[in-house]
Amino acid sequence: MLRISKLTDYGTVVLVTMLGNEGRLMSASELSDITNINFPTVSKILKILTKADIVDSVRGINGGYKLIQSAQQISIADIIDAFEGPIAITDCSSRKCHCKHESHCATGLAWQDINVSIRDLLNKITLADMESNKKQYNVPSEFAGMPIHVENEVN
Amino acid sequence: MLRISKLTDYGTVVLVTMLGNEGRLMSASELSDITNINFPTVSKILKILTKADIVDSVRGINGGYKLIQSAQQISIADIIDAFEGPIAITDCSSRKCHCKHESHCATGLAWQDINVSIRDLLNKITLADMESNKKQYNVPSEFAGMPIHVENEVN
DNA sequence: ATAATTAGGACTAATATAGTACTGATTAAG
DNA sequence: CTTAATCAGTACTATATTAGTCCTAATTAT
Repeated sequence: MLRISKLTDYGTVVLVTMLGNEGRLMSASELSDITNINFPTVSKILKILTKADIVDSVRGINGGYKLIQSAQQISIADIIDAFEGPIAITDCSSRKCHCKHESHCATGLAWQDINVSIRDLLNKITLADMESNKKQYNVPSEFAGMPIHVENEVN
Repeated sequence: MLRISKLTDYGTVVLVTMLGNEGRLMSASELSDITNINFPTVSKILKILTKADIVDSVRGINGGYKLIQSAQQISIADIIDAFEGPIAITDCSSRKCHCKHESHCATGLAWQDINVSIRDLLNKITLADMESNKKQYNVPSEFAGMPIHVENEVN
């Protein structure tokens, strides 16, 4: 299903929430309350985002987190990178793959190109777009009625 | 890492291999020999592709599989759909999500739009493109030197 | 000093994926 | 009409990944 992890998904929720409070320090517990995502998970998310230099942290009482970059500077690709490492949709889409199938691999570099295309797309979409939810990304009409795969409830 | 499963990856390898023998029936064991992917896995892949009406099967001795559609008709999106169900990068990118976070969900429909964009992209890339490996999909120069995440060897 | 907070890592449980195995149906050929 | 090769379908197991939790240490305002 070409999916991202829940942590990445929650990560965007946390970031968009922080967007509404730009400049102000927000603690993990406050963000947990607002987003309804449980505390340990929010905490984990914020640690990851800190390491990725997307948010900044301040320790101690009255500490918390705040965004370093503006909403326009943070792309979806950046966020996925932070949580899941560089986007690579197959093992062979990284350029240094030397798997045992290499000599027989019929698809060769095609996945690498596809990977770059997806990356390019995600790099153009920013947190600001996600927040405004106004920008339409070439939504083709033929998908309007496509069958939708209904996932299990998120717990 | 926004990845597809190995089965999907192998599926494209099998399909591109069949492309070189269009019209002729190829058995699972023959395809296993050519691709170097072990037999049970190739067999599984072909069953899935048959169900998805991408290949046709003939039973009995001298039986095998052949492509139903032309290489230009089979898109990467079709293949991913066959192996992993409709593309949906988050639980909430399907339109019927009613998870417990819904009322607090700060990202709303944004993932759905992103999902459609990726689907649109993958729908335009066909097996023929993958085989020729010539078509470039808007490869932006700024990714030429991007850090590459080296995966484990494929066993 | 104290209490609230982040940092970092380790751990467990749940889920998803890959790979294997088995039984049954089909069919060409002897 | 028997045999052997092949696909169909399903179930199972092992592995890998992900989610979620927990604990201890470091930091800092009061």
